[in-house]
Amino acid sequence: MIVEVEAYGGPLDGPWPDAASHSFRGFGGRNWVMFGPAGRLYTYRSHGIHVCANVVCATDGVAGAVLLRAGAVEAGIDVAQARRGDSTPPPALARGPGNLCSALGITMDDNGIDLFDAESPVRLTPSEEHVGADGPRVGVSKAADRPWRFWLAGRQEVSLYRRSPRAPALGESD
DNA sequence: GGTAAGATCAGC
DNA sequence: CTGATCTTACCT
Repeated sequence: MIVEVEAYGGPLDGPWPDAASHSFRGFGGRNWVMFGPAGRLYTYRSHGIHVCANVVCATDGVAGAVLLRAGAVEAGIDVAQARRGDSTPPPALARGPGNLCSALGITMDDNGIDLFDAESPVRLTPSEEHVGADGPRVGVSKAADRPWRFWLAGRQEVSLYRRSPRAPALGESD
């Protein structure tokens, strides 16, 4: 169950201008999925090491996505631990976007798949859980104060907030 | 064609 | 605080 997400917009001329988004500078090499139809998985490699996953959200032709930042593993704890390390405590298995992909076995090969197709190796099902809290996004140096991170309050699986050291002082970022 | 920064994480 | 080390953007 996803317990923490972050919203990312698109270019200046779109509905959600967002300098922190991969799609801010327009359609390109890695971000093409973000411009496609909603419900697809957009994966990217972070710092050369980790894979992070987004759910594409806007209509076809408009860039917008939600980064999956943390989840609670409700089934297959043993499988997730085999991927992350057997001594990893369950709440930490999918805490953080890189760890979440590791625990779920999401790789760059999954980029662009349809999350609502029963045939897909990764799928998403809506839940009744409501958003509990919001705040600024983790690690972004642009638009660092924009409260576009959402999580379920009180859940142990939610990652810790870290402001980017490269972000301007509080209040000086758009 | 070079270089630096980045939607990260684990280990000192 | 640092290193790991891929991808792109933004220079020259």
